[in-house]
Amino acid sequence: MKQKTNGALPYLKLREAIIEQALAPGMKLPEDVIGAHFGVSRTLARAALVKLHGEGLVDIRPKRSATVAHPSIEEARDVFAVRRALEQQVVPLVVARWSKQVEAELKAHVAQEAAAVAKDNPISIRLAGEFHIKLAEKSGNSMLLRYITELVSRSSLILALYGRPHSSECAVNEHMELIRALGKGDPEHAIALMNHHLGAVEERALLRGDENEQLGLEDILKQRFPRR
Amino acid sequence: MKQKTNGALPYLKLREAIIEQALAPGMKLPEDVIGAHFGVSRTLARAALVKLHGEGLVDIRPKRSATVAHPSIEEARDVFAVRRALEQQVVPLVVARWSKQVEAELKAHVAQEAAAVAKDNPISIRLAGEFHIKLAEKSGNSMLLRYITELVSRSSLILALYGRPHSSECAVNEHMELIRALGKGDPEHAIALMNHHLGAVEERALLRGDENEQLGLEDILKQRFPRR
DNA sequence: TGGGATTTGTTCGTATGTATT
DNA sequence: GAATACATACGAACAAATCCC
Repeated sequence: MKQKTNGALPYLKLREAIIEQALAPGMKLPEDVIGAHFGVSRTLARAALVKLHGEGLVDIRPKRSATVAHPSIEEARDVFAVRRALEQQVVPLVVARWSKQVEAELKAHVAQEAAAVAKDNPISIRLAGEFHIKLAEKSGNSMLLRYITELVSRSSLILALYGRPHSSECAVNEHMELIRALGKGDPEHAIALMNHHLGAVEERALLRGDENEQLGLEDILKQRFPRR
Repeated sequence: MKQKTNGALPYLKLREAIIEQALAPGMKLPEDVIGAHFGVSRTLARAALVKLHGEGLVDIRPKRSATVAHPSIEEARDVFAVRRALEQQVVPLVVARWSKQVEAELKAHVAQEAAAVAKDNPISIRLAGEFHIKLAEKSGNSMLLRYITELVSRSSLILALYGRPHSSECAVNEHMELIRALGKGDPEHAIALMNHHLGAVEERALLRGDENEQLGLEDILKQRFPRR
């Protein structure tokens, strides 16, 4: 029996599309188009947009179409600063609850990541983030899971805006190293690795090369002179 | 000139009412009642409820009335654990941006708190939380502000559910101490004070005495055997 | 600058599912 | 267990604001 009430469906699908960068920042998201696409009414399409707005993935201004969010560089730095603080909290909690099963699950996930990167599949962006979400799950703290999930989503958006293309290759190796450190039960070392990893992710996301021409002029103007 | 579009009004008012504990956890919040009360359509009432759901203040289940959220004890512990982690991050940032103006603003706020506590005004609950939000503002990190705002809201809800009545007296003194430590520019001491303060708040919230009879039987049953 | 197209905000009627008696 | 009351979900239709050319 399939679920009848698919009210949450547009929310999940939209979120996925934004994170996988199928929907570019700034793109318009009219309620009726969303609703028609997912086979639900405007009521639920709107609910999905409001919820995504709450997570910072969608901008909503009265009497205007919702758009995919367009975080500033300052916001991007703030996101990574808080990510570092929270993911540090995760490490000792995961170490304390470590098990063969957890280890196997994380390793299987990284294998998926590697496969996606090899095939140059856009879901690799999502998978790289979901590794951190899986870690947060293992912490057993529901608030850590909640906020890290949101921060990871925002990071994907930031990567779409400011990041180099194909910047997730190195992440796979760093994730494997992290698993090894966690398995050895050494929180200090694991925390250091986590910080280094997040620093690398931030660098890849923010210190882009001179490939700025990949963005249209309009996008660059918008990110430098936001219309308020 | 006052703002014309009051779409955000029900959200703000509802949030205030929940935080000040005028709306008890578990209370039903039908869309049309909300809309009628604030003079807006169900559309905006619904938007407010979805947004509050995103912040964890409201429970929404399909085809049922939204209700004021009803956090579990485990969630409560998670909230305070993350609060400690994030508010520690705030301290050095505020120290770095300290100024006479900041000091004056914070002291004025604490004065308001003291006045409300003296008059036994229910807004004292909200003011005590807003002190922490003001601190987060001064950090200059938008994500810290965002999450701490949410965590403070949830703390108020937790206090409503599990806390002793009149548990905000001591907070005023602790806030004053914190301001002094921040003004002396000693992050270490200020962090220690912050941790101690949050520990005290958590204790007041979770380690309630034997005044459980203040809650109705139904509430206690609900919090022990949630209906899912 | 202007005007048509687009899209939200709103209301109403109906249907459907849930809770209560 | 059935009937009733309740509240959301949906669709259509309309006005008002905004966008785009």
